[in-house]
Amino acid sequence: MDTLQLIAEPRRREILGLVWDDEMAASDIASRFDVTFGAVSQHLSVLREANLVTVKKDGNRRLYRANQDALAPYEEILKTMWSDTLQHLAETIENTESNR
Amino acid sequence: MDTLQLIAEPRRREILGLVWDDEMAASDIASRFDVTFGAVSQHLSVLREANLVTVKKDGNRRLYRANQDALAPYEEILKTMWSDTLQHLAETIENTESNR
DNA sequence: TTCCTATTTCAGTGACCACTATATCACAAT
DNA sequence: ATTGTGATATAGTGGTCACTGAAATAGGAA
Repeated sequence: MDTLQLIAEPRRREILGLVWDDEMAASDIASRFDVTFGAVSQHLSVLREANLVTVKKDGNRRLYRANQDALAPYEEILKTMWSDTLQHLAETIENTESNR
Repeated sequence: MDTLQLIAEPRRREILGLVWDDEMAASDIASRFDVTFGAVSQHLSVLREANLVTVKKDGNRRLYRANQDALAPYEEILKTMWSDTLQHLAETIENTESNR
């Protein structure tokens, strides 16, 4: 799989969004999603092997961070998608509010 | 499927490359690939429904062309990938030549 | 009409891949 | 040591999707 296909996967896109600016432990990343820890760990290993994230050991934990250099060509698209997602969420909430 | 996932698919990426600058009939597009006409036609219908290509009737034939407006955010990435593919081909040929 | 070509559509198949559950590994703390 | 916690690895499953083969549609030419 090439980089574009890897980051096109919605879950991986979201993970990259979480670790774009700040490093995060695998467990903290996993807690944001509605799937098992293992599923997230697999995504992380895919991203790791593609060199799209970097890992730092911290005792027991692994701290992940986006490899912004490797992702530079895709940065604009990713950011657009992340803000679109936020906007979607915002609209959903707005609609929920107004339907009460 | 969102746009990014749609264009991440290698075959669709190649198809978009063919019809980026020039319009092409479905049969001419299909003849460039090693799959059945039907397979290519399905990809075209996916791209059509996502509004990533435009179609023009010409008698019997359908002339396809990339919708550059809709694809603008992805143009840079696509072009990079197309030239990478060409470069790969060039290198392959080069190696083949020198190994004779 | 009938025939031919261009294209779409659709049922069926196989492969891939995201996920679950479980086993295993590694570090930390008691 | 042993218990707990964070994480990776692996076998198995289900769903999705690109593809094939074949039928259906549509236009052009005889």
